[in-house]
Amino acid sequence: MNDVAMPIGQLARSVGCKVQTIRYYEQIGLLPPAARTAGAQRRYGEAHRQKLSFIRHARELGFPLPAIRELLALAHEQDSDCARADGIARRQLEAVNRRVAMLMSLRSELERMLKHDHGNRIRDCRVIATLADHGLCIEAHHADGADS
Amino acid sequence: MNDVAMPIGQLARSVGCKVQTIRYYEQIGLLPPAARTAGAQRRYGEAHRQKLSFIRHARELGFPLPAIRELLALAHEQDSDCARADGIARRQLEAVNRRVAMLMSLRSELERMLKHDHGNRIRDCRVIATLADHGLCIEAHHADGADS
DNA sequence: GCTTGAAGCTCTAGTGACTGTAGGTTTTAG
DNA sequence: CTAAAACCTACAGTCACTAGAGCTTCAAGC
Ligand SMILES: [Zn+2]
Ligand SMILES: [Zn+2]
Ligand SMILES: [Zn+2]
Ligand SMILES: [Zn+2]
Repeated sequence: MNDVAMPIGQLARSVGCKVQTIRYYEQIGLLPPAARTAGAQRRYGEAHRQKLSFIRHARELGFPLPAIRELLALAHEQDSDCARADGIARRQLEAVNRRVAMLMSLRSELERMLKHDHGNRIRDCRVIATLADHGLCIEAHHADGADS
Repeated sequence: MNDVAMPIGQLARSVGCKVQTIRYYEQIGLLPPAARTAGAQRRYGEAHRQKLSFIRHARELGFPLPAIRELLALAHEQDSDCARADGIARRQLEAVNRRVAMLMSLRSELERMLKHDHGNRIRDCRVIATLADHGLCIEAHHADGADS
């Protein structure tokens, strides 16, 4: 009786997300609508919990919702080839690789900026000077498609 | 006469951003309002170009707009101590470091997922299986504050 | 001076993936 | 039966832009 008629808050706690997130997933059609009590409150079972857990895990790995939607659909076709699922994961890996590369060069630029004595005046500050002039940068850190 | 009365499109081209971005920065008060022609078109000078270039460079390094707002204000106080500017850059570096660490562990998890034969059925696919069960993950890749 | 096409203007809405709030209703334990 | 906790819907806000509609202005050639 713990899992056959779980209210939304309990489901949220059990997968580690917010109640609103679950309602949002239902709203955008990612999670199927839950059963309702006479008073219109949602009640969930184990199937919902598994689906939501899949979604959250994929989100933690950075997959965007459209990719997750596709992965969920694929997960149900037990007998078909997994090439499409692998392709989605591979694209995600490539996106992660691009972001890592980007962030590493940002990091080294920030570290270089910060390598100066404390107690400087603003006019001698390398942080301000570097921001004002990309010519002072060494790495080509500029974003090309993937940011943050 | 190239830089004393530049229209917005030329300014955008010269710093490599969109026209709308410049109007947006003005709207949120990050960039001071431009001079206008009799017909209400914006005209920019060199001071604006430098400020915008500073903003774009900082954005490319991942600084959020509130941080950039503060850095711009600090840049004008030539004689004061640069500790605050350095602090902002250090916080940005820390944020970048957190994201890099996160993404590295996502990457290794994605690589592990993908290390299986092609031509599998979905039911044997490690990508789907791993997403369905975080127990199959090795690294603690879970987001704690900084995501994507 | 006139025409024309590029570039400009304002205003509004949309992006992704949620998160927060207001104001009301239902459930449940005591 | 009451009171608190949890739930409901609906909408606004986040971040940093980006896109579009519908209109006006500018600059160049004639
Ligand atoms: Zn400094
Ligand atoms: Zn730079
Ligand atoms: Zn596979
Ligand atoms: Zn995992």
